[in-house]
Amino acid sequence: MRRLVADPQTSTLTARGRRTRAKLLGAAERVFGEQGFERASIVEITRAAGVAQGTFYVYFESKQSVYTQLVDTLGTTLRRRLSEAVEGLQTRMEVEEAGLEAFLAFIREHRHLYKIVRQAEFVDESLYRSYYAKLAEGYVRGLRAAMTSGEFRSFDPEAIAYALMGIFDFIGMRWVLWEDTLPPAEVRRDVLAFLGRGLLAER
Amino acid sequence: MRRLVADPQTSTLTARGRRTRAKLLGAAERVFGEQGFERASIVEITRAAGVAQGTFYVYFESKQSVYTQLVDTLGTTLRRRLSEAVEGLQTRMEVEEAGLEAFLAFIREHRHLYKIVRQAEFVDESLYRSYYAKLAEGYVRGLRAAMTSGEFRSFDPEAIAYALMGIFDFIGMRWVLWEDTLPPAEVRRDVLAFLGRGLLAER
Amino acid sequence: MRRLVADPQTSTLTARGRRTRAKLLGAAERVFGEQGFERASIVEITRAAGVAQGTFYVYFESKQSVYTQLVDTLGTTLRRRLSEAVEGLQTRMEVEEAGLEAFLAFIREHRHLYKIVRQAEFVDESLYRSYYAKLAEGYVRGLRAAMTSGEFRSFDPEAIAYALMGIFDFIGMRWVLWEDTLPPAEVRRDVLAFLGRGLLAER
Amino acid sequence: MRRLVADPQTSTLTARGRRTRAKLLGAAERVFGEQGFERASIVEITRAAGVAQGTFYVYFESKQSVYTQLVDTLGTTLRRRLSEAVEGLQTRMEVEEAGLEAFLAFIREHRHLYKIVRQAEFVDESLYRSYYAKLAEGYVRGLRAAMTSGEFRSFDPEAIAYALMGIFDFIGMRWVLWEDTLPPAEVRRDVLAFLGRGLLAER
DNA sequence: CATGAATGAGATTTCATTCAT
DNA sequence: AATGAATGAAATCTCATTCAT
Repeated sequence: MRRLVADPQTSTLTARGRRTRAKLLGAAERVFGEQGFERASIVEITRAAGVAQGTFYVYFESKQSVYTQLVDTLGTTLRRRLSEAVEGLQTRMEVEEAGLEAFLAFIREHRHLYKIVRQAEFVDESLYRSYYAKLAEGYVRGLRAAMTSGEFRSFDPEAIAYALMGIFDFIGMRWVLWEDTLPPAEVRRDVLAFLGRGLLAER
Repeated sequence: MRRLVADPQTSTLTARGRRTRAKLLGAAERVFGEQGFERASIVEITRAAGVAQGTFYVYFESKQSVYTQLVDTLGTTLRRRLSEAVEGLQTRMEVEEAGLEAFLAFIREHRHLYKIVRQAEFVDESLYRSYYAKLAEGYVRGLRAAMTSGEFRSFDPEAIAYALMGIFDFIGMRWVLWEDTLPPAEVRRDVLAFLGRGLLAER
Repeated sequence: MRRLVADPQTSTLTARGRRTRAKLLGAAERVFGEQGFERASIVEITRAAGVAQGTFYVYFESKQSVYTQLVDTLGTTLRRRLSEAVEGLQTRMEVEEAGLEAFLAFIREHRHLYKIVRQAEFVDESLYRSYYAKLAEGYVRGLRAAMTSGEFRSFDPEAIAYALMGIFDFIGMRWVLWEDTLPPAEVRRDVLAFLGRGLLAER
Repeated sequence: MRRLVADPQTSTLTARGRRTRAKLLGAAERVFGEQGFERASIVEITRAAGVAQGTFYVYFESKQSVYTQLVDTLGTTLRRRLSEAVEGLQTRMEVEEAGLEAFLAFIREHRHLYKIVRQAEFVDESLYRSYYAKLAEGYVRGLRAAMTSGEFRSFDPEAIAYALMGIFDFIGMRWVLWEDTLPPAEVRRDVLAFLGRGLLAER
């Protein structure tokens, strides 16, 4: 209510402070991922981080504030991971394939972050939209280039971007989340074949 | 004294009771849809239904209990709506097209139910999975038939079922939820073209 | 934050509820009077009232809300007490004398309410001003009448109203509050003599 | 380890320390004046002073300790100001007039200190009483002298001292605090006329 | 002398649920 | 069948104060 400053930036902290903040962020990621935003409690986060309850508020303005940072970080990391994974590839189809692999690997490592993002819909709608909007943006750029080069047919790139994100999202959910495994080879093959036939220009 | 029986079914109630129960369910749908499961409160539901707080527990065992019924009802209704929409159609592609239209129309009418379902992931994981699993089941049947008839190529039907659900889900989210409109004609056209090329057997 | 109704009015409550509400109000008066607004706690109020913590919020919206009601009630009661005490008196000087006595008697009965009112300055400035403004209003009316009738000299009635309220306030503080006694007879006599000489018209 | 000594006096400090201490006192005056004792926070005081939180406890034992010093200082300053304002005046009525002016001018300059003093009632009752008791003491001396000299009638000097303080206090509150202006000339004139007629001996 | 990280007790408020009527 | 009063656990957040550096 009578808050005067934003969350301290990493840069203004001492080494000790940086460590504590990192412990809290890690704990928050775990707890939010397991319980969802509403069910997660500050007590549990601080207990998991091994600090006193009050310490939380030295580093974060509110429960929502850490959550937002977590989602932002997650989105940024995922997008970086994706762009690293496809760097230097020649064809768009190679990009799609490598992108799918990278995405599946990423959510395997970060099962909780998957859940974290979905919860955003209920915590902060704009955060949620912007997460997907930013992903879509990169996607749209890539699709447009593939259309220009003649590799892909011509279509509304945003529609296809959301369609592709939906495919990846649900495939990840079905196998990585629910079975805790990478989808079997034939699943990946069939999904990629679907993409290829659906989007490649007739040669 | 702990409750020993499940929620009274419509069948065991008097006319008056049936009416009260229906009012409560309607109110719950609205409130859960607007606020999400955790943020919704029983007080608000009963207030919206115009009954006293205690009355809620005459009809439902717990907050979670109404919620579960709501999700179940939603899933059933959607599946019925979809199957009605495609009844009597000849080709699988006609089915996909009609299914997409029906799905989009349905979530337009039930924007809150869309949100309700997503929240299930955090309330009762098995409820959530079963919602999609049941949808997928019907899808898989249809796809298998289309493969057998030779209309569709051969692929892992479950993989493609989830891929298609993901597409529909994200397209619905992007346009119906975020823009409160049916997706523009070219979006629907391009999505369906993508499906067709991706799945139809070469003639 | 998501409050939907105001504090329930006495009129909408059952007998049991009315009793509980009264217990809470009484306890609040005692606790606020002893500790001041900030130091008083809801826990202590409910403990003093012999009810559970949550019960407080069945009857009052917030800590501030009971407090406001208390101050309002106090002001109203005091003003009624004063007007009853001077009813039917002939001269303004009789009114002043009876008013002083009634005021001193009132704060003797309600030592805590004295303290409660002062605290209002820090809780809700407008509440505080209005408490005195309403008292002053009645005072001004009386003084004007006494000037018109020729009993009192002519002066700015609001200035004198505040001056007189200041006198009463400080005399009450010095003797009733600090010594827990009515001021000695000579004090009252000298104060009234001061008033009389200061305000009466020369005959 | 508990502090064993009182707050360091100005005299025991280096020049740098004296400056820091002064900055803290000034900030405390501002913050207490705006927010009241309970709502004011050490963080805010130190932030306003531009020092770290811990620094506060180098100079003051506790929150209450600065507050007490502030009130003491305020009382002393006011009494000095008053006595300077009336120095060398011949009649008591001249003293009253000059005293009123000086008082009003003082609280105009120190609106927050006015509020600070009132809050003392809730922080440290004895501090509060002593503030007024000391003021009253000087007043009583002056009144006694005026009675002895025959300028004033004979009355209980303490009663009249508190009555006069009450007048000044309320006039100051009504105009300086609430309107942020000196009371209009007629208000001051009428108040002084009231005093004069009320207290002066018949000639 | 000064810092800023850390603490933990305590405050207000919310809400699902129970129960006597 | 319906009510509404009552509960108490739990949640978020604040803040004076301590202490190692």
